[in-house]
Order: sequence, then structure tokens, then C-alpha cells
Amino acid sequence: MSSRVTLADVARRAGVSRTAASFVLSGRTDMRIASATRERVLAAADELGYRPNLTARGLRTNVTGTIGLISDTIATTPYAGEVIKGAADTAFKHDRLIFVAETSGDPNVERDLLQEMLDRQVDAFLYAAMFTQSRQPPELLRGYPVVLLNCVAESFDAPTVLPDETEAGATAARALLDAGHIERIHVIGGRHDTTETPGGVVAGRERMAGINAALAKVGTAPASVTECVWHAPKYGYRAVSELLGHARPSALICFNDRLAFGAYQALHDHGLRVPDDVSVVSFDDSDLASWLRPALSSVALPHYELGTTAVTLLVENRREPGQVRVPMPLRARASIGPPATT
Amino acid sequence: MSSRVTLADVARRAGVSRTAASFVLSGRTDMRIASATRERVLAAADELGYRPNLTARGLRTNVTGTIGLISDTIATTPYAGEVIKGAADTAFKHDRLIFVAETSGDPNVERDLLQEMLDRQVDAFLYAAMFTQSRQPPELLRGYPVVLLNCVAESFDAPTVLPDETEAGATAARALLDAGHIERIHVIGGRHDTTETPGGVVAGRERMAGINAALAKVGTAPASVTECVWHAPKYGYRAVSELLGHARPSALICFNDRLAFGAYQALHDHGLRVPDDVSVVSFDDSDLASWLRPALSSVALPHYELGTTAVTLLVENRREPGQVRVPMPLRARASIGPPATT
DNA sequence: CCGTCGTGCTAAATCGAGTTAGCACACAGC
DNA sequence: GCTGTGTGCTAACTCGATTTAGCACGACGG
Repeated sequence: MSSRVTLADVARRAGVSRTAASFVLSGRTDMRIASATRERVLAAADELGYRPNLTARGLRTNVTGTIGLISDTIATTPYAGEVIKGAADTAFKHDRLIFVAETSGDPNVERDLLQEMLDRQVDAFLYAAMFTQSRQPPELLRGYPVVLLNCVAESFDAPTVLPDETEAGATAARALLDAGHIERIHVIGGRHDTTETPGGVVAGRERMAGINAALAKVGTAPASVTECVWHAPKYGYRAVSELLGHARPSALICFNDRLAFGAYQALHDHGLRVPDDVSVVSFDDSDLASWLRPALSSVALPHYELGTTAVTLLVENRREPGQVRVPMPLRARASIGPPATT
Repeated sequence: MSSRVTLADVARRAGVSRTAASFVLSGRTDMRIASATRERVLAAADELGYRPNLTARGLRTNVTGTIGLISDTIATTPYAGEVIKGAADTAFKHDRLIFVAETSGDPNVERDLLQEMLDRQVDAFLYAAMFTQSRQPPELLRGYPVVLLNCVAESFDAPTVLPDETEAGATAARALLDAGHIERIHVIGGRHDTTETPGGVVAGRERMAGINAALAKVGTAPASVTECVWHAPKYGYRAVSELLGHARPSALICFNDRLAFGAYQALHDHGLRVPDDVSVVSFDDSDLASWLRPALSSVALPHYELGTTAVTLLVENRREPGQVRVPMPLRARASIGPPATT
């Protein structure tokens, strides 16, 4: 709380001008400074505990060392905090801080928030959605360094960071293939079109493609694909209950852990055991996956890595548009076993 | 991206000095400005789309309109994002932005992060823990406006925002009493001492006190209290399985939803139905509560409100130390019914 | 006609850095 | 001795706001 040490204080103590002190401390070499002077300045700065005032520097140089994270909503998905943590940690490693703000999907709020950030001379922006979707960044953002996180934008050129959903689908399928399943693999919660998500939710579409590709490679295909209206457990329960009315699956690929939770309940109600009778693999790797009995194998959403990757792109000032895909690793648990020997 | 409109531009267009423009636009009345001039300045600002550069203002006034949120870790608890959202939303309502940073519990990281914030002239701080605990804020923080969020600090005077755990305990107990339970109410996951949490985890201790008080008021008490080592479902499963070996509970109060999840599994394995045979009430109201079958009644942790309340205190510049308790509402669901008529 | 007061504004300093232009001095070469 | 060339530094300006001190003018009283 005591008044800050300024560059002028350092210069005075070292017996040089502010100019000289500034050149030494910002490490610039295009001005000749005698090494003895250099040492004196550095010593003075050290003794006084000098820290440059970044507000003042920002005013002069237009560089504030801050990144703005603008997302539709952090809160609705419980693990989005990980994205923020990944972003904040990486930013900090590069001496940057992160402003976090949410628009709740309101374009007016979005504009005002962005304006507040611009007023504070934020250097660069993370434009994020909390589940993969198509979004239109505000016009105000044009011309600034931006990385799109977990969303795609048609008419906005910027690097885009996305989970590798296609490969994730293949990973899930291969986990079952490796355990010996090949026929009667059913998919719960496949691609799903709505007016809001034409062509299906991005993640769903890609996961499906990955699953199909991996299965096709060994000459097979999903025995059925059941779309679910929504991803709460009860929809998984319904879908699987119905499925069990007319089929006898060897394995289930559920599109997320909540659906898998519902699937577990339905299997249980039908007297089927996981993984003895039916193997289950899922996506997201939420906490739920490790809580279920038996623990659920799930292909993890790389929340933390999405954050770190996006900030790294910003810090390195990569501007070429294009997608960076972050791997989704399989967390293998007890829910996958060999096919039942019926 | 086009070069910003500055105060000088506005002044020029209005045909006045920067001084006059500044006084008009910052709404100060201690200098006499003719109302015709006022109007001209406002019109000019409006036409040019003037926005004050907050970096420049910050340099001059030492007020940047930023709040620093320093927490041990956002990521380990999935709903902590809500705290951030509450804080960010409220900050935005007051034209402030929030820097979010995590220390991962490392005091060196904490110090460096704080220093980065101070270098950017952050106005005020939220010092937060993601589950209620005792923490020691760094010395650097002394003298700045600070609100403690979800943590208590002995030798650091600052307003403190905490969930009202005691009342929450009473709420849970009353929910059972209201349904007719009075005997054979068992507690799963009571107060629990460790070297890290002497006297027990704050929340646990207080919830227990609230439960005891509410039950005592009608002349009863918990039939038993089982401490759990950790809060994963399997510990709840174990605790309840063991309990069922020698007791026949009428209702269970679980210390959080994960334990309740384990409790459900144990009850199910013993052929007991919720709520027909045993009622269950819990704390936290995570997503899990609404996913379980039957849906779990749970006393909600007010994450969002913790964030809003803390920022409100900061913005209003309340400095008196003391605790503000945020209510924890009961989310009543299907897991509570009348006592079984054995 | 002079002093006083109130009104309405401006010039200039300030915050703490970064940056441009150029000065003072030493030394070498002729 | 005079010029030219580095070397090593400083004075002064700049970023875009806020803020202090004070000026110019008209009205009014005596």
C-alpha cells in the first residue's frame, strides 16, 4: 500500500536519467549504455524492489499484457472452469492476466463487455463457446488478435481451437473393437439436427463420423443409432429401454456420460450387467464417469488443454486461420469387457 | 481498430478546451459549465462515439475499474464456474471487469499473481477458496480492499462471504421433520477432523450444528453420525452398507450429493427403496441430484450468489470485517417421503 | 471610475512509463 | 588546431485522461 517505486526513483538512486534507466530495464540495446551504468541501474531497481507500472506502460505502448475471454456461458457446463484455468495458467506463464466475462448469449451484453475490454486496451481475445457450436463474433472484434475456442465462425478469419471429436469417435469405437466387440455395437445419442444446430451439433456429427470410420475400417458398422432429444440421463434411459425391447446389444457407445448414466439404469432394470453382458463407452469423462459402478470408460473432453492451446496461439500471435484439434484421450475403466459368450 | 476517439477530439469538435470536456463528461458539477456548452460537448461525444480510455484514466486517478479474483483452484469443484459468473456479472453491472487467476495453492504463484495484478493497478480483490476453509491471505494484500470468499482468515480483517451452512443443516433436518421423520435419522459424513482441517471442515462442522439444533428443538437427535474419509460415492456406499448391517434408518442426511449417490446404491443393494423405505436429503444440489432416481432433495450451495454478494460488498466498499451468510435453499425433490409404516 | 464578485472557461501540470532528437566529451587523423 | 567519429548519456515530448490554478469578462455597488 505504500506508494509505489517509480522509474524516476530508480534513476535517481542510480544517478542517471529516467531515459537511461528505462533503456536498461526494458532491456533495449539500441542505445549504448556503459556496462557499469547498467549494473548500477539494475542494482538500484533491485534494491528498491522496482516494478514497472503496467498501466502507464500500457498507455504509452498500447500493450497491457491482458487477454479478454468472452464466452457465452461458463456456468452451464460444470467443467468449463477447467478451460478458464488452462487459459489463466498459460497466460500467467507469459506474464499476462485474463479478464473473464460472460455474455449469457445476449449480443448486447456481448458488445458492451467487449467495449469495456477495449476501453482497458486489452491486447487480445479468446472468443469461446462452452459447447462446440457455430457462432458469429461481433464486428467490433475485427482487426484484433482473436482465437476462437470451441466454436466455428463462417465469416470471421481466426485460428480456431477445437476438441478432436472425429478422432474421439474413432477412439471410442476402437476401445470396443480391441475388447473383441464387432457386431451389435449400438450408438445412443447420435447426430441430431435442430433448427439451432443445422447439420447436427458439431461434436455429435464428428463423433459419429469417427465411429463410422473406425468400424468401417474393420468391415463393420453400428447396429443402430438412436438420437436423443437431450442429454439428461433420462433420455439415455428411455433410448436404451426401448432398444432392449427389440435388440440385444453387445456394446453401447453413449454420446456423453449422462446418457451413459441413464443407459446403466436401463441395463440394470433389464437385468443386464456392465460389462459382463453389455460393454459401455462414453464421451466427456465427467466426474460421473468415475462415480458409476462399474466405473465408466469415457473419452475425455480436454478442457484444460483447450484453454492452454488457445492462449498459446494468442501469445505466439498466430494469425493464420485454421483449426487446431486438441486430442481427446480415452480414460479406460471397468465398463468395457469382452463380448458376452451367449 | 481505427484509431480511437480521444477527449481532445471531442473538445475540438465542441469548440471547448479538454478541461471543459472532461468536466462535462465525467459529470462533475464543481466547475460551472453553461448548459449550452454542456450540450455541445455531449453531442460531440455522442456523434464521435467517444469512449474514455480507461488505461489513461487509471494512470491519472489510480482507479482502473478492475477486480482481481484470486482463488486456490476453480477447477476441482465443477460448480465454481458459477462463482466466477456471479462475480463477473455483478462486476459488469458496475462497469468493472474481473481478472481471474488461480494459485493452485502455491504461495509463490499466489504472490506473483497478486503482483501482476498490482502492477495493473487492480482496484480491489476477491480472495476465494473453492470449498470453505481457513486461509492466510498474503501480506501484500494488506491495505487494499479485500473481500474473503468462502474462506476465513484469522489475522486478516476483511468482510467475509460464506454460505449459511448452519441454517442449511437446520433446513435439511426440518425437511425430514416436516415429512414426519423424527426417530432413526442417521447422518452420513458428519464433522471430520484432519490435520489440514483442525476442528473439522468448516462446512461439515456447521451443518452438523444446524442439524443438531433443529432436531433438538423438537426433542430428538441424530440416531447416529458416520464420518466419511472422503466424499466420493464409494465412501457413502460403504458407510451406509455398514450402517444397514445393524440399523434400520428412517431417513438419511448425507453431507453431499456424491455421498448420497453412494447411499442410493447401498440402499438399493439392500433392497430398500427411496423414499418408500428410507428418505434421503443431501447438500450441494449438484447436477447429480436431479439425475438420480428418484431425484434427490438437496440443500443448494449458492455459488452464483456467493459471487454476486462478494462483488457487491467490494463495489460498495464495505470494509468492516464480519461475516455475511448467504442462504442455502432446499431443492425439494422426490427423495423425501413419509416414514415407512413398518 | 474603481473595486468586487460571480460566471464560464482555459493553460498547464500531472500520473509513470516509452521514445526521439540531439548534446557533451574523448580520441583519432590530418 | 580543426574536423570527424564514436560513445554515453539527457532533455523534452508523448500516450489520454484528470485536476489545479487562475484568467477574462460582465454586472453591480458606491
